[in-house]
Amino acid sequence: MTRKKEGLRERRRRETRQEIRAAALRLAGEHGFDKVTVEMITTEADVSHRTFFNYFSTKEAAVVQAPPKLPDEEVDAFAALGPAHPREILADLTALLLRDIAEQPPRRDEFHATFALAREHPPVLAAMLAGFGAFERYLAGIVATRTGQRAEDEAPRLIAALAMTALKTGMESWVAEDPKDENDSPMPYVERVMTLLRTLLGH
Amino acid sequence: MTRKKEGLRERRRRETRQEIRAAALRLAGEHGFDKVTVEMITTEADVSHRTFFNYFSTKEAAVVQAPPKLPDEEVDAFAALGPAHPREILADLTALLLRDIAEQPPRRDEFHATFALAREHPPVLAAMLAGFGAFERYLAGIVATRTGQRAEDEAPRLIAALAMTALKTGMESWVAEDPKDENDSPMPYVERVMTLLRTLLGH
DNA sequence: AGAAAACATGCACAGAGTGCAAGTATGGAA
DNA sequence: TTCCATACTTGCACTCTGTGCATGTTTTCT
Repeated sequence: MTRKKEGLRERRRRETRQEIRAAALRLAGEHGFDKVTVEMITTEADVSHRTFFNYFSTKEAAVVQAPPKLPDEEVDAFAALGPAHPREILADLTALLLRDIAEQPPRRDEFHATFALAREHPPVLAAMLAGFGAFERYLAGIVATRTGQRAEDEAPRLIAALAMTALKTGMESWVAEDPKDENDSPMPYVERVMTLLRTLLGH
Repeated sequence: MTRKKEGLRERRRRETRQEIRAAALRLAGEHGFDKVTVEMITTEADVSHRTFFNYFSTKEAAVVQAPPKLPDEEVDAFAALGPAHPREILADLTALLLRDIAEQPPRRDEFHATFALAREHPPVLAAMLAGFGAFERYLAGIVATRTGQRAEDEAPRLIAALAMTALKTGMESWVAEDPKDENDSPMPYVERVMTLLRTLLGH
């Protein structure tokens, strides 16, 4: 129940990871992603070439957000609701996602930097979309668990895809907007897209 | 109106491209994508290392389908329909896509091979999703032209995303299925997903 | 305290992708 | 037909990404 005491090792690892990320984003912002070499990043972050690839499997991975891991309790609770009308499942799923966003609000500056890079550099975009894709399949698996279907079945895949569409579109609008205040959140944007989605297709 | 006489040069280029693709897919099917080097492909296709990268900017690009280019007349006709209820625009857009599929039916064997590779090799999946993403932005632009909005606005992006979701989901189901007969088409699958989408969110 | 596991690092290497320059084939014009 | 401009192919040399392996160091657990 309580978060396991984070050992020194884990903390260092998290810090190092964040330092590499920050260095990569800073340098990419200055010189452009393709002008930045891994060596420059490792120098800036003060780690070895080899350590960089211990944390990130590619250069792109260092500048894109890893898809969030949803808390197990939430996922279990969702799955326990059991079969229902697809519309209701989709609503529950998006609600779950929104709750997660509310609890772990993404950093706007990092997201903005990542999206800006993705717009200009296809490899970064590819890495980002791959992350979204992996997360979408993960969601499809969760939905399938709830409905007792297989993750490869059409309905779970479609529901997950719709939830991801709302999430992606909303996030995109969020980062495109000028920051209103300091502690703004993508939540209202995603919620608005969900509404738009309903009025678009819904009755 | 009539297709411009295809010069020898263009034909050779198309053939070479196809030969490289075929060689890449064949070798990747045999040894696995990551065990295949560009050199192996060039040897098999009988072109130089440098020529390979003249046709494909990355090794991944050689094994994924380039997003189709929609015929200008169709696109213009679509745009000329002018603003309408989003639901109607989405219906027109998917109809346009289905018509294009019907006219240029994708080769099942190649699609199957590509999807199989994408399932096992993240870089291939990333390249494929990047292609879909580019096509989706292209569609958003078309929708924006029709409605007089900007391609970055939320409604065009969302409509394009929904159309792509239907297309992707349908295609995925299609390739997953065992080939019923020789000349089967992904069309009915995509149509079924569209219906599912309507009953899922619709009235 | 000491063993075991996790981690960082350096080294060497295969392979991807690019700029450049030279050669070859094609389309078009005279 | 002849000749030129252009497009395409190729080889070469090079930078950079990403990986296997061996070694040393730090943390955790008992």
